[in-house]
Amino acid sequence: MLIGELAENAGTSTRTLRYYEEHGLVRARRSANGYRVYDEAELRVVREIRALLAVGFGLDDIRPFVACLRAGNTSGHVCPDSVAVLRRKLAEVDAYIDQLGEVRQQLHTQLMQAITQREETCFKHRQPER
Amino acid sequence: MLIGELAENAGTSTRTLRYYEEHGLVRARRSANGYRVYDEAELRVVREIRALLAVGFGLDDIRPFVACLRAGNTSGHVCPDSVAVLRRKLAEVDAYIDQLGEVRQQLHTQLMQAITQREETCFKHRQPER
DNA sequence: TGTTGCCTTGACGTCGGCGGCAAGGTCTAG
DNA sequence: CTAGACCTTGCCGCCGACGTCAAGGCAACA
Repeated sequence: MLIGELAENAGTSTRTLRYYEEHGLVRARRSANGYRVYDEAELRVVREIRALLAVGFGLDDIRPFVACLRAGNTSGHVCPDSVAVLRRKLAEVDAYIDQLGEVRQQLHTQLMQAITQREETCFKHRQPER
Repeated sequence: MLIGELAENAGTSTRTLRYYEEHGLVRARRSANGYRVYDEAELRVVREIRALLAVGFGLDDIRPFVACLRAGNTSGHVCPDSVAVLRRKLAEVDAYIDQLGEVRQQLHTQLMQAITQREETCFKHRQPER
């Protein structure tokens, strides 16, 4: 499989695949002419990477998952390092959700105050007219 | 008030204040020697900016709030444009919270599956020993 | 043989909110 | 007079996951 095909199959770009390789996530042999050649297994790897990125992981976090896949596991999640990252990320997400909840509350309050205040101002302006 | 004092009072840096000015958020007169001179009101402006940034607003979103303050309002939130931004941000935050909730669920599921799978594998390996 | 379409490396651009440094002017206290 | 503590403008660096050229090599087909 050449880089263009892999990109197509994985739903991404060739630039992206080279980027992953540059960062040690994806591997390729080279054919005689210097072209990158991928085996089938890399497709799973790339899909794993994409899935994890979509969930908010950084490339560094993803490395253990790829290693886990390469170690022969059906899933990249089952190795200790992967599980550790999963735990950490879950905690991070929980914390972030809480934080966002507070922000939401704050925004809501400010919005209500603003509306209330606007109505009061409007009221004051209307009073003298009557 | 010179830039250093304002920075100190607002709990930020001079670099930051120049940045805000560069982006049309903060205003300053110039003294004879070319130094920026701020009036008291700018302190409120800067604090408003900082507060909104902390909640996740971008500088562009903040502009209407500053304009609202400059228009003589006690709060930067009461003007229509500000309220519109508040509404939009609230909606964005809500959407993001939902999204993060899904991510959380996904992470949780994956974590559970990984742990379960690991236990099964462990079990399989132990069986032949007995 | 020329054109099209793949591939290669290299390197700069993006977004946002600044940090930090350089080179220089200004003001004040000793 | 000079040190040091302000101030000025200008510009590069940062983070992350790529996008987007640029300049060139290789392959295949008419």
